[in-house]
Amino acid sequence: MLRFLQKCKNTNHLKQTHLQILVNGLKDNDSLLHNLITVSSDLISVDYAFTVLQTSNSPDVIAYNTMIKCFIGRENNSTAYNALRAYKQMRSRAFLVSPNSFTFTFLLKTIEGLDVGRMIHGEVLKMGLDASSVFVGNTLLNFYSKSGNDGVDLASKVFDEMPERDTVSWNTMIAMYMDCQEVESAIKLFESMPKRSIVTWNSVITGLAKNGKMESARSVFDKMPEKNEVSWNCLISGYVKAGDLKNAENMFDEMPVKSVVTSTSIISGYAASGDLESARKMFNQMGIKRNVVTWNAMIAGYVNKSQFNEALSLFHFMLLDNKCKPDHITLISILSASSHLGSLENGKWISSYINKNKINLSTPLGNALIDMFTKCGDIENGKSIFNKMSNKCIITWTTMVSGLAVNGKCKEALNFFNKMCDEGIKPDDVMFIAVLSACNHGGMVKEGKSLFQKMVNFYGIKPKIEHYGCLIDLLARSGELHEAIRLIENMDLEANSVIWATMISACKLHGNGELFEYVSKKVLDKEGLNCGYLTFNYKFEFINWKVGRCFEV
DNA sequence: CTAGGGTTAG
Repeated sequence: MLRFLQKCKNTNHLKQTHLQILVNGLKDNDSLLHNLITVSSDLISVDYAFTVLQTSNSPDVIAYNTMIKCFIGRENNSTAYNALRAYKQMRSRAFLVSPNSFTFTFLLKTIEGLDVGRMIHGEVLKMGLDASSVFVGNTLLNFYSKSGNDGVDLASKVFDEMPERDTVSWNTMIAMYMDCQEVESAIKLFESMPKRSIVTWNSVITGLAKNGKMESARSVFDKMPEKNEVSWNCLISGYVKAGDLKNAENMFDEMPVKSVVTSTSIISGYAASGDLESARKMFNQMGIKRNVVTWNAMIAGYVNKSQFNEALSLFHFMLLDNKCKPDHITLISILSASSHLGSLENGKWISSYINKNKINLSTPLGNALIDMFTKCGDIENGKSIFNKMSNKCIITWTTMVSGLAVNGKCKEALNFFNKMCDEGIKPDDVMFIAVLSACNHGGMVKEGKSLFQKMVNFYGIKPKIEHYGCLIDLLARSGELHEAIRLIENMDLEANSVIWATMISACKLHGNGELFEYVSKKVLDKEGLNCGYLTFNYKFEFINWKVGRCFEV
């Protein structure tokens, strides 16, 4: 029966096997139950898996752990609640199953929010587990360290009180301090560490890079006793994120250190002279070569810098090099590049590559495909990907909305927006930029105004300058110039050059000279508002207009 | 349990 279960490929197989298990009275068999939970969660849904667990009479701690583990990494917002429900159930009088270290490790990965975390921390203490294992302590550390600034003190407290610490504990603390810009604290820990691992060094490189200290990152990299691929990748992506493609390219080119023949002869030289330490170091360096992450970092660097053709050509080089296969992250970047270039030809090639290589259509990959198809004008294929995707996230919907809008299908874009809201997904600030600009493209003033209101009053999203920009543009271009001005003067943000440019051209469009003069003067008063170029333009247009008026008189 | 790569708007 176990073998049948593990061979299940789809929902039907699984349901039949499940039925067989029930019919044969095997539903309380431990090992079958564990597997049934995992496979159900993979092939059907976590809810189904949960039902399976609940119908069992004697689930053991592994069954619960397996269940909680299935909740990890789900995008659904009720997973934390469900994981906790499973935990409560195992602790209830009817079952009274004792949790172990694994239970808390998994549980802490499904939840977020300091309050819930502290509650689980309390449970850990109650079970007396913290003293017994570094493992649980590290999981707690990791949880607090990723819970924002408020978690830092709690993490430090856990760290200080840990009866036993290992390298992982120290590494977690270092990464945490780096993430909250406490570089000094991180370095202090690094220097006082009893024993550093390669992960420690790599964390420090990444941390320094995140804090904009690339020179220090580089010198740490140079000082490392031993490096691996990750060390190189840390430094390369550090340069990439700093926008320093020159240095990133240099490191990328240097990366495959030496040919195997050269390395081997150096190693035997060291070994022959009795310097085994150097021989071992050389041996460890020998295996270093570009991996898929290296390629992805470099390709993403080009995409981030809008060097889309360079991204595509590096991708082709990667295929020619034929040493590592592109994965879904490579493809996402390349799809993004194709989308920006409007190159349907490239995009289609990637799409068929995905099908040919049976690459799993993850949510982000699906999103990237939708974006590419719609931005290249192929709405039908975009929609068909959208319909195929079982796990849509907010980005999926946003991509669809803006994809339709740039193709002039603004009404339909709004329909998608409404459909998303109907499905109970809460729109975010990015979605509102997309949907407001859809109104803008479609000249839908009434809808735009009401959406803006809804965003602020119903969803409690604080408008950013881009939201104001969309609405002001919409109002101004449709002739509601005074309302646009009123909005500019009442908003709690300083209007930027884009907004003023919008107003200037709208005033000209609608031939409103008085307002044009008023707006121009406003802009001229704010000498420091823009770069000189823009200010100069306004001045120039304003003078032109005045001259024109003089001649009219 | 700790280190490296990704998608949406403007």
